[in-house]
Amino acid sequence: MQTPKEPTEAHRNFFRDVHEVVRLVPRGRVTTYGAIAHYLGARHGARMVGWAMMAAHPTVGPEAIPAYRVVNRLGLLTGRLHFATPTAMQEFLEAEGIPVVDDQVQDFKTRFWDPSVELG
DNA sequence: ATGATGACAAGTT
DNA sequence: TAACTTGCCATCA
Repeated sequence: MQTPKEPTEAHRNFFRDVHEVVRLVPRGRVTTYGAIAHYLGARHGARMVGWAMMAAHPTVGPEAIPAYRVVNRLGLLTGRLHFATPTAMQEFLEAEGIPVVDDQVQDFKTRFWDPSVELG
C-alpha cells in the first residue's frame, strides 16, 4: 500500500472531507479518527480517516494538513512513524503546548476537539 | 474483476 | 474484565 503521490482523482469526497475537518482543528487541540468519521456521518470508517491522513501527508504550505493533531481514541500518536522523523509529530504537538509523554497526549480528554460538537 | 490491507472504533462474546 | 469479530471507503496487487 503506497500513498497516492500525485494529486489524481484520489482527492474525492471522503479524503476531501477528512482533510477539511482536520484543517479546522484549532491550534493546541487534537481530535480522533473516530470523531472525524462520526462527524462525516456515523462510522464512515475510522480506518479510512487514517488512510486519508497518510495520503495528505506530503501536503505542505497553505493547504497543509495538521495530521499531527489527529490521534487515536486513546490519545496515542499512532501515526508518528509516518512523519518525516519518529519524533516530528510529538515535536509539533509540544510546539502548540500539547505535552506528549510516551506517545500519549497528556490531558487528552481536555485537549480533545470533537467536530460534531464544536462545528455542530 | 476479485481479494487483501490500512495512522481505527465499537459492539459482542 | 479482556479478547475477538465486524464495519467502513478507497487503493494496490
